[in-house]
Amino acid sequence: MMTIGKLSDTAGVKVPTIRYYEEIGLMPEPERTEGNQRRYVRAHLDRLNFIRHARDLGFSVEAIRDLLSLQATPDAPCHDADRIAADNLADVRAKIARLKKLEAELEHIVSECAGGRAGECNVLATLADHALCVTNHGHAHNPLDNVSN
Amino acid sequence: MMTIGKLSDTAGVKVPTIRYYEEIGLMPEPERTEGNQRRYVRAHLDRLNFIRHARDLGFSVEAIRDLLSLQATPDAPCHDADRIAADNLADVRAKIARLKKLEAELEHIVSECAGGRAGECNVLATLADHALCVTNHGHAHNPLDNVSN
DNA sequence: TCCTGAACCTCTAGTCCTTGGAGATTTAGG
DNA sequence: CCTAAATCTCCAAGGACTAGAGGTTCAGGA
Ligand SMILES: [Zn+2]
Ligand SMILES: [Zn+2]
Ligand SMILES: [Zn+2]
Ligand SMILES: [Zn+2]
Repeated sequence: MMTIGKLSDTAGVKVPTIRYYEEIGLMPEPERTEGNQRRYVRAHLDRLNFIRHARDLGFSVEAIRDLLSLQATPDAPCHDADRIAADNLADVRAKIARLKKLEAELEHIVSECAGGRAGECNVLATLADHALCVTNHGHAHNPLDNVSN
Repeated sequence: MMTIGKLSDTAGVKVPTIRYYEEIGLMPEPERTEGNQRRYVRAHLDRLNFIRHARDLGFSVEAIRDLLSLQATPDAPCHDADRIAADNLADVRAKIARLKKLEAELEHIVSECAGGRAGECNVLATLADHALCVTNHGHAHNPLDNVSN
């Protein structure tokens, strides 16, 4: 029998977060003492470790919800779990791709500036005008510039 | 003179977002018509483009706030702008590093599973036990496991 | 000049995933 | 039995938007 504090320390998940997981249904409602305090057993710890590990690996709460229900039916085929993981991998790769573009662009921006007056700063100049960018990072957009005044 | 809708289309920033930027002080309060509608001029568009471009490049709103005030004083030295950009670059690199670890780990997890029953799924098994991981991705944590029951 | 429908206004609340605090109660140890 | 630590519930914030409800204003055409 564990208090929420012990569970928190053991799993490395903050106490309010555990209560939050219970609220959104990721963690089951545990037994309570007569004084209404939560008491956890080993199975709760395992589940919480699973959740935290999956979160650390970038899975969304919704994905984890699905993974947990798959875990609960060991005889079902695991295609779904594999697909969820593959989707997450694809997400991670997409994020890396985007961040690499940013990295390249920021390297360029930073290296271009010799460090003079703000009025001639290439950092500021490039931020003011995407045309000075060397890559098509992020959500590009071409306005038609029919703007007077 | 532009309406907020025209500004929105031209800059590629949603109307509520423009109002939000005004609320948090990133965009100045524009002139209003007699009927209380916002009317923007060219300077507003330039500023909004700057903001959106910086956001696309990963700068935080706070960083942009600083960059904008630097832009307003062209005679000041630009060290601060350069440092803000360098910090952002460091942030982006840190994110990439973390995501690459996740990518490696997810590749491993996904490749390990032959696709059988959920009870033997390596995706689920690895999520349940970080010891099966090949890298030290994310926020590792070693519990002392003095847990009974 | 009037009408209409699109665009605008303010205000509130929701998103996602936690995290922190206030004030009241329970627990465990001495 | 007393006290200090931990727990309880409820509410709010964080970052950066986004979406609606309900009401008003604008611009183009008949
Ligand atoms: Zn500079
Ligand atoms: Zn750019
Ligand atoms: Zn599998
Ligand atoms: Zn792991």
